[in-house]
Amino acid sequence: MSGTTRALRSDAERTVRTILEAAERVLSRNPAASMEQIAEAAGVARTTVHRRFASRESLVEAMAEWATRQFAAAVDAARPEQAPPLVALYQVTANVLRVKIDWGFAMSRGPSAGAEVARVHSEVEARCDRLFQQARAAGVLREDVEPEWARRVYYALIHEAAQSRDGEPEALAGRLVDTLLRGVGPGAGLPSTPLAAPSPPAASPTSASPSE
Amino acid sequence: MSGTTRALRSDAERTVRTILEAAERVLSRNPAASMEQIAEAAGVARTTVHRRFASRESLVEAMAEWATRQFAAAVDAARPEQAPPLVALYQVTANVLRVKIDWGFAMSRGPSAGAEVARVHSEVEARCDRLFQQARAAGVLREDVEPEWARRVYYALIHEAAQSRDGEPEALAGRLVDTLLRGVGPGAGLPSTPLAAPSPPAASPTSASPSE
DNA sequence: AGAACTTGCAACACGGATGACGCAACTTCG
DNA sequence: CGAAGTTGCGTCATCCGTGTTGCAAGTTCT
Repeated sequence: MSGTTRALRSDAERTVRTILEAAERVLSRNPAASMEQIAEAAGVARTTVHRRFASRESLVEAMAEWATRQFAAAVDAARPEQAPPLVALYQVTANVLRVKIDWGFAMSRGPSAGAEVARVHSEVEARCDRLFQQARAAGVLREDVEPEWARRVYYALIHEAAQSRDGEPEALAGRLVDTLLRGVGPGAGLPSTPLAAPSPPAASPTSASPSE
Repeated sequence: MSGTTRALRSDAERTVRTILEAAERVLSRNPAASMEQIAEAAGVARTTVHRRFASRESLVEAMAEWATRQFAAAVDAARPEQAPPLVALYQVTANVLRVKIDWGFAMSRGPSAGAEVARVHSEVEARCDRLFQQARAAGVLREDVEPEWARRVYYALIHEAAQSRDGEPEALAGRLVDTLLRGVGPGAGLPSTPLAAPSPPAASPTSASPSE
């Protein structure tokens, strides 16, 4: 992807990031916003946006690609394969939430953006299913729920939690996982989920800088 | 609101409904679709659409208003105040799902469309909260979850369930309520929710014709 | 300092969507 | 049947967003 173009100058690269962030800010509020509004929000001339992104389409795809990298990094950083399912679920949730809060629009477009994006998304999906498998084996997940439905509910809850900006990602994740597993009904027999006040420093995706 | 215009002729009224349904069909797939595409899907000339709806904006608002009426009717038909919370919750869910499946786009626009729409939505929201209050009092809802969060999770699940067109609304509602209350984790102490195979003929909103 | 790069500005071309008319043919309804 | 209402079609005007280009001024990097 874009291998022929040589690296941008430092200031140009900063401009690109500024534009991407502004685009996310603007488009999340109004998906039909014009390039001009995005440029204005970025404090940049409209033509500059067009210099960096050939078309509106390529801008959106670039956003998706950038967000997807953050997404994958967030999942990686949680090391879902190397921890007990419950812990892994919480870690992944917290990390993903952190990304989703800032890149909601770019991530909500689904894998309809590009090939690479689709690949990463389906890969993460597979990992999610695997995690749920382990969770099921460990008795954390009920056996009589279809994995597909479980994943969809999980995604839906993440989407919802990301909307409410109240509270730290860790707290949101705690409430989310609790709701996912126990629902909002009376959890009769179970002890309260040990996710109420977690302290271990979760590997943060924002601190880990990927290829850049 | 548009009280000065006298009633349309029967065929014109049919045209309006046809356009609204086509618009829902088209816009749910592509929110940026043009008026022409909508007209084509409705089997109508573009100018006719413009004759009935002054602007694109008014078309969308009309859709929201129509969908909102169906929505309110669906809630009404379930009589949430006159049944045990659990039953009411199921009935409301099934009825609302039936509407949401067909009017997903028009309903997803939130109450940002018009004053009347906003009023009905907040009214329904209040009813939802009241239902949850009763459910809580009846021991069907846990005490330690914020009502706001519970409602948001409920809405999110409805949104998600409406996306998957697989199965009858009743089945979807059953699974939805089950998930809402018990989550996807092991429900240790509780007997399986009695919502697995419900038979009582739920009052259907589509059979009840509101002001028209 | 000097070459290479980047940006803002102004202007232009272009396409598509929107919205408004008038008119002839058709349908509804009294 | 006949008046009123409705629709399709062609046409026109207009606006808005997109995408491009050239040039002068500023910035980065060596």
